[in-house]
Amino acid sequence: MSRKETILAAATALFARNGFSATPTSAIAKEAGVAEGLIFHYFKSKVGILLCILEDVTERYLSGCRARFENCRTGLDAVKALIGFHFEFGTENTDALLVLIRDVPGSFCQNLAPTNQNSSNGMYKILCIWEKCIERGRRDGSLRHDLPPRETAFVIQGMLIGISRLRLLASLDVSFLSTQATDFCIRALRPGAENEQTISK
Amino acid sequence: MSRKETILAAATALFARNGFSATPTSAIAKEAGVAEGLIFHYFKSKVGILLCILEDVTERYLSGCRARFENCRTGLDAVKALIGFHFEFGTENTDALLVLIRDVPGSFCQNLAPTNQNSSNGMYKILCIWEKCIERGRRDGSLRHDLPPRETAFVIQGMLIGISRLRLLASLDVSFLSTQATDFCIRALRPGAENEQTISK
Amino acid sequence: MSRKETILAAATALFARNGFSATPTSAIAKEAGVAEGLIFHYFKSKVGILLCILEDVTERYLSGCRARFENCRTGLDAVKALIGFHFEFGTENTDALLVLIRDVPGSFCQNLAPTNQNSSNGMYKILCIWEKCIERGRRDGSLRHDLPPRETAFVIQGMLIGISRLRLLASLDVSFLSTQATDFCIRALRPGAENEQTISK
Amino acid sequence: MSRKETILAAATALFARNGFSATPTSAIAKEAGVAEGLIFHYFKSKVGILLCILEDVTERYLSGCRARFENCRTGLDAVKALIGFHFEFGTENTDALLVLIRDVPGSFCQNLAPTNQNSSNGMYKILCIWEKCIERGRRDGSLRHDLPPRETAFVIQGMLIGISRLRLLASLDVSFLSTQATDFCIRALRPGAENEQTISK
DNA sequence: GATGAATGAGATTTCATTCAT
DNA sequence: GATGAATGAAATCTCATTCAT
Repeated sequence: MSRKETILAAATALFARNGFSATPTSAIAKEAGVAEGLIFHYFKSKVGILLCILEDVTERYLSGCRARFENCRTGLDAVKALIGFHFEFGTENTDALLVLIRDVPGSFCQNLAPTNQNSSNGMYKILCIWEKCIERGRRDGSLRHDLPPRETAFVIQGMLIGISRLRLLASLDVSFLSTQATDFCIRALRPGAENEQTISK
Repeated sequence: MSRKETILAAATALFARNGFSATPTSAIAKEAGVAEGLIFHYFKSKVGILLCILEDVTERYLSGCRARFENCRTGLDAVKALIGFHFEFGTENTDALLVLIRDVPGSFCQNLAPTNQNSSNGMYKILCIWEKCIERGRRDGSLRHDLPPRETAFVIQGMLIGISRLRLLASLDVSFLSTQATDFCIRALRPGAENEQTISK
Repeated sequence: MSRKETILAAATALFARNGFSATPTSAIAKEAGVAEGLIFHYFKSKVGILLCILEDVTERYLSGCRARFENCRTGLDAVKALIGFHFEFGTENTDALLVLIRDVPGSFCQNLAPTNQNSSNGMYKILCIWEKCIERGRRDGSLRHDLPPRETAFVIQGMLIGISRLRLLASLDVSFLSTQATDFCIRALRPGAENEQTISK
Repeated sequence: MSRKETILAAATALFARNGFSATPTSAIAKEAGVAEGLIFHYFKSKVGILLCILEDVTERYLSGCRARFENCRTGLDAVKALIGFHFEFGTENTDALLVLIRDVPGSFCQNLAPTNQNSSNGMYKILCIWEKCIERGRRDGSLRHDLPPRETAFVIQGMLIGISRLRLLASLDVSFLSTQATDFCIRALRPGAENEQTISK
């Protein structure tokens, strides 16, 4: 692992645990076992590190999602695959994912108008994949035809993010949680008695 | 509104927008229109403010949840009521809720061992209410009997938290979102063909 | 005890323990069980309290010294009486004496040019009494005739101050210490073989 | 002189003059001609500076005392040597010695329980050397055999400390003072008519 | 590339003092 | 007399960043 990667790993761990703003570069340097100056040699600034982490994780998460999405035949299959991928990815990238959840858009919405675009776009792009999922499922009949794509995508992505966030508090078994979340969604999304929802109000 | 409340309101708004660590007390003082020193007169320290916000919002959220939970006859009704309450509460307390989601346990897990208990316990207690909800629904037959209470509670709470978190990015219509989330959950939780879940794998 | 006296007592105790600069008025108010504002009602400022303590203790110490000095027939008697009085006084006024030792001239030399005079004059006046003691003893033959008044006074006063100061660290029995100090001085000051001092170098 | 030493020198001078608590770090930085931040780069905190000064001066004073003590043949010689060393040391380290006298145990007794040990132990160790001095002199007959080691050590050390402290007020000639103090002690400690002390009461 | 001393702006906190009640 | 809210200046300390080596 190169020095740059060491720094990145240290920063990811610390950002995930304490948040971006609450993590001093000195702590990163110490954790990585390098001089503080070296951080600024590789990444121009502190936000530079965050951006690097976010770009990397977003890129990998996104391409993973896209790959699963495209390899599925039905919308339902895609839903299963994407949820599965989320937890799978989260198992190996807990910290990076946490940074994504924690500090986007926190550190970006206000502070960093220009970079804002890039990063929160990551979240937005994922949302779009979910939207396409719902749409496809509605078309191919594997999902209920009365699901509003935008809002449903929102609910599912919210659920995944929220669960990952919650895992900071109570550490439940990931694989069982993954199964539960998948079943939960499938039952909610699969076609059934179409007059069901009228009950909800 | 007393000075103390003014400060609290200003802090809540700023913490929600920028995060706890990224909000200087000077900004709070300015926003509240008071001298910076007054903040420390009322709240001993900066975390003192956060703690006060968290205690307050947790207390109100929890008592709201409990009230709904107890006034419902079936587990299903309770689920509907609690989700409804979440979005209702979130409409009037967007900022406070966001602070709760954002900075617990972030600022607490490490830094504040003693206070840690109180604050993250808030989250834990909410989880417990959800757990009781599921258990009740299983008993009274209004919810599927194969739902693992703990994990299901986790999934639902995660969903609610995640959705509120996401609303920072894309501001969708809350009431429609609330309906969608409720329907989503009801479909997922209501008794149906009990062999459904076998499909998921 | 009036409120004013209560404040004075609290301040004396805290100044003695922590020093003037390191004692906040809030601590004094708390210790005295009064509102902070009351301190400024009675004493115009924080230094006002110190001045009040110093004037009081200096005045009582000085008048005590003068009384003993004048009631003695020989210089030697005066030395005994003054040392005895120092420890006697210090037993009942440990804190006040400590403040005198600790914060004069510390808080005065630089900060308080105008008040400077009064306070350090207290110390100076005590020194003068000792000087007169030596002079008298030289004249009446009860003390060695080769003692330089100024320096000897300095040595004795330094000794008394230093011992009181040291008592903060190791708390030895005061009465025994008093006896020892008195004997020590008497042996040093009493006429003896006048060629003694040549040995010292 | 390194930057660190420059800071240390500046701090020593200012602490000696104004006391620890009354000296802001900004003043130290200004006096040393460095950025205020550098102080905290080298010494973790303000007390860090004080501790560093105290350790240094205690260490040098102690080792000086020990060296003299061991190179003397009789207890009397040791007394002479130690007093001489005190004034000699005080001439070259006036400020550091003043800090030692002034702010130990002032800043330590309460505030710094853990470090307390180290620093006030310095004083204690010096006291022990004096104790050994007396004991040796009693054994070898160069000092009175009726001197209680502990209390006598206390009186002498108190004297030396007090004189150094007093020198802040009236600046007398050091070498003459040193001679006077030495003679004073010698006369008080040397064997003489052993019934002398009965006179004191 | 790599270090860590050095900076200076700014963050949190303290505190003497004032003032309305 | 008595309170304690309120202030604002200043104190301690943090931290991203630069730069000489």
